[in-house]
Amino acid sequence: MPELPEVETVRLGLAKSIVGQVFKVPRLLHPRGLNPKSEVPVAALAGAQISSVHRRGKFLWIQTNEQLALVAHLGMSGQFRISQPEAHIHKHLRVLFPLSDFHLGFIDQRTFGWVSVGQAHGGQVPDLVSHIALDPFDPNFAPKEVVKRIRASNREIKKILLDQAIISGIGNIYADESLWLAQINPQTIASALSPKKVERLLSLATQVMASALAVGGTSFDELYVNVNGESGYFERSLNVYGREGQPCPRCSGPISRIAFANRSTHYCFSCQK
DNA sequence: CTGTGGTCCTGTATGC
DNA sequence: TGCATACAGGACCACA
Repeated sequence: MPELPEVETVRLGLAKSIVGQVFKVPRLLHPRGLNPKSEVPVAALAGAQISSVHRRGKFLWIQTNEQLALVAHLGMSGQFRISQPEAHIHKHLRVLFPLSDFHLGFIDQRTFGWVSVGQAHGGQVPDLVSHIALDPFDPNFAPKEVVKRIRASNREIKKILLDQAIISGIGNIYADESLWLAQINPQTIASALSPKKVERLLSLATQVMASALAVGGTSFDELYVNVNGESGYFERSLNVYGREGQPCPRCSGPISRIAFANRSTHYCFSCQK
């Protein structure tokens, strides 16, 4: 499941390989590959040259010098992959973007991901991303402000970490990992946490995502790989996620898994109070 | 402002 | 072995 470190790994790979390339005529191979909110068909990209690749939270966008941007969300299983034109067509290829020198493919087994094409002036955030809060890697991220917003809520802390309108980029894996590192129970009401604790939680969330980014993200299977098809290695560093029943690396108590916030939540009952 | 539940989807794992 | 069901879940929406 791509979260900030995985999406950033993809962004870095794209930035390295596709800047300067010019779009030929893209082909939509599956209707669900295109966000219904897309302002224009993918074919409108033809002739546009790629100037930069951006990310906010889990959203990506490829800026062109034609005031058009290709926005994308990877959902559960979306991938951007570089390939040679003669390569075989991937089973789950949803949108094909032939570029000047090679092909860029949007592949997505579970089709929760999408791409979209819309007007975007360089340096501006596309409409589809404008409601998303800054992520902790953004130079303008203001921890004090976010701490304030978090503590103003009576919702459980994990739900807030997953709320992309408050802080973006964190998904189920890194929410569980951050809360374990901070020794906070996922169901703690946010307003009951001290400013210091919340500040520390944000700092740990940032750190764990940076560590994951450094090794290319977390891959459980073939559903998350980088633009060259390679896996990340952070899975081996996870402390609680996917480790139900195993001993807590800190206190040796068993890791619990509960259904919460519409997904599974992993935590240590003994040392996350 | 909240929370809840439904929706999209397919491959894998489990249960009988 | 084979079929049915559960599960994985990010974002968004309708509705209370």
